[in-house]
Amino acid sequence: MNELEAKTTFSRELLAWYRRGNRDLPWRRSRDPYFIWVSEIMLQQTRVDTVIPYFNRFVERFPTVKDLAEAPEEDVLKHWEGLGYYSRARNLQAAAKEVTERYGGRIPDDVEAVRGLKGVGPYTSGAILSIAFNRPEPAVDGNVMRVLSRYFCIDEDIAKPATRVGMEGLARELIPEGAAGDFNQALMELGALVCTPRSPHCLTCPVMEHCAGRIAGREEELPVKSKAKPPKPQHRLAVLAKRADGRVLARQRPAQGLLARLWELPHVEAPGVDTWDSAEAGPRWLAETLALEGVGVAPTRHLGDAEHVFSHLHWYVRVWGAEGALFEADGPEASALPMAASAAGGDAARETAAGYDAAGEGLSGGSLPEGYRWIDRADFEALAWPNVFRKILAEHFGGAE
DNA sequence: TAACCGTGGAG
DNA sequence: TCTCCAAGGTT
Repeated sequence: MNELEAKTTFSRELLAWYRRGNRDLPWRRSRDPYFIWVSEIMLQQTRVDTVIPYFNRFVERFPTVKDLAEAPEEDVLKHWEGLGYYSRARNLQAAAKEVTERYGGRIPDDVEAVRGLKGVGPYTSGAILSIAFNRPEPAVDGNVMRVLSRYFCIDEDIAKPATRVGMEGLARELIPEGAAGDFNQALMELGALVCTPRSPHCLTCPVMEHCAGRIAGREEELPVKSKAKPPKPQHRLAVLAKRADGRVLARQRPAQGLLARLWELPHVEAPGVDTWDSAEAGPRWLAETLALEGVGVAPTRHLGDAEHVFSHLHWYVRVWGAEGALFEADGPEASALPMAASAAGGDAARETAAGYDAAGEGLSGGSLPEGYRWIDRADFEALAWPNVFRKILAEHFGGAE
C-alpha cells in the first residue's frame, strides 16, 4: 500500500467508525455555531465530563451570542467558577460583543474572521469551522497529535509548536471530501476513547491494521513529549478576618493575570518557608504587608492550611483568623500588630487605621482600599471564587456551596 | 521560545 | 501519593 492509499484508508475507516456510533454530548445535539463555539472554548485543556454541566448551565443562562454579549461580566465569571483558565470566559464574552457588533450576532463562516476572535487559536478556529460549517479545516489538539504520531509513527516532540504546525498540514490532507466536521470529531473521539495516552486499546481500534506505531510495537512510547517544568512552590499567608456581624473581609483580584477578577481572602506571599511556618513571624508578616496595602488586621489564630496546584504554581496557603479584625491607630488593638505603627509600614498603617472605628465593627468612613469588601453568606454565593478560597469559605459559612 | 494561565480525574 | 495531562491561547 502506497502512502496515498494509507491515508485514504485511514480516513475512510475512521469516519465509518465514528458514524457507526459516537458519544451523545450536549453540544452535538445542536447545529448552532454558538453552542459549538462555547463548547470548544470550554473544552480547551478540560475534560468532556467536567465541561458537560458547565456547558448546560452556560447556554441555558446565555442562550444566544447577544445574551452573552449583554451579560454582566461577574455573571459570566460565576458561570465559569471552578472551570479554570478564566481568561477564556472574559475572552469569550469580548468575542461575543465583537460578533454582535460586527457580524450581527452570527458566527461568521469565514476562516480569517473566526481566527481573529479573542480566545480562538488554530485548534478552536478549525473546530468551529469544520463542526459548525463543515469547512475542510484541520483541528489539531492533543488527541489528534497523539493519534497521528502513532498511526504514522512520527517521532517529533508534540510539545513543540512547530510539530503542531506539521500535524495540521497532515490532518488537512486527511479530511475526506465533504466530511470535515465528522472526521475531525472522529480523530478526537478515537484519541479520547481508544488511542488513549496510556494503554491504548489497539485490539478494538478501527484503524489498527495499518497503524505504523502499533506495527513497530511503539504504541506505548509514542507520542514523544518533553516534560513540563514542575510548578514553582509559593508560600502564602491568608487572613480570615471576621467582623462582629459575621461578615468576612474579601477582595477582588486585578483584571489581569492569575485568577483575574475572581474574589479571594486577603493574602500575601511569605518571604520564605520559615516565615510562613512561624507562629510569630508568619502573622506578623501578614499583618505588616497588608497594612502597607491599607488594610489593618490582627491575625491571631492559625485556622488551617490549604494547598492549591496551578499549572505553573504550587500554593501553600496558611489561613490565620482575625477576630474584630480592624484596629484603631492609637487604640489598644494597635499593639496587636507588632511594628505596624513603628517600623517601615508605620505611616501606611496609621493612615489605614484611621478609617476604622474602635469597636471593630467595620468602616466608619468607608475607606477600605479599592477591591476590598465585607461579604456575608449571600455575597459569598453570588461572587466567583477560585477553588482554594471557595473551599475555605464554604467551611466558614457552613457548607454553603 | 518559553512562560503564563486552573482544575480534577485516572492510573 | 504522585505523575500525567485534558477538544489550547496569549504574551
